[in-house]
Amino acid sequence: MSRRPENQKSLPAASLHIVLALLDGELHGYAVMQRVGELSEGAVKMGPGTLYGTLNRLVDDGLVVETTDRIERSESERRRYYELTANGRSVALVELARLRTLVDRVSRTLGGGAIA
Amino acid sequence: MSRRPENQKSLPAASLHIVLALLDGELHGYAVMQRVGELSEGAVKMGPGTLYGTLNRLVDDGLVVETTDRIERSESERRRYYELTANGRSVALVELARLRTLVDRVSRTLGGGAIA
DNA sequence: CTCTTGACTATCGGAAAGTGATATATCATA
DNA sequence: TATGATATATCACTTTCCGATAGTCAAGAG
Repeated sequence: MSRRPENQKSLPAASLHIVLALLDGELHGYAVMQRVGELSEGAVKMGPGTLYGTLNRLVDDGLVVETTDRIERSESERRRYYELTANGRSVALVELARLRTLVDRVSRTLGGGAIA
Repeated sequence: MSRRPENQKSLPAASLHIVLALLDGELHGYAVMQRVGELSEGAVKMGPGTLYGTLNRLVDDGLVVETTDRIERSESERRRYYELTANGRSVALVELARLRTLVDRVSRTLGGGAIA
């Protein structure tokens, strides 16, 4: 089913931010919001509409699962935790690598032009 | 008019790719398409709909201008060249820096977690 | 010359994605 | 008890994205 990494289509912005935020480990929705904010230095302010809509899409697409195995946290736990699936993780890593490549390439054209 | 960099709202994906592509210098539309593809390792395949729509939006927003001063290229030049305005360039650089920060932070949580 | 192909710009309609407002509920703190 | 942060959820609206389509021009094939 899954294409080879090179062919993998890039994720929409909000999805990308979320899977990147989840690379560190499981988080609940609200924490994802905050973490996305931190990672982007406050530039990305994801509201609940974007968050839960995108999160559900990611679950539908099989990149994220709600962790049921963590119910034992507390009796009255309102939080819903999410983590990457194996596939989600690999997608996230591919995206991260691409981002790195992109930044490197663009940066190089900036400094490089003046020297030669 | 322009907000301080820290407050600058992040650009939508297509706009981001375009301004990053233009950081190297002016390009015509078709070349932007190709360059965006290259920079993203083929992951982003921007079609004409996205390209020209977004390009016009960027012009409206004052981040990009069509370079009129380059008409002398050839009599029958169909190409339309675009370049960043001063503001567009600064926006692009802020975005680039953010992207770098994002990649660094996410990368660090990956390798860093296991050590300590 | 004509036909095709690739470079190049352009627009349209619909689909996908993103967003703020709103709602609800719990908990801590003043 | 009122305020504000935590936390989840949905709705309606707008923005963004994208493929299909269309057209022009230049170069090369036949």
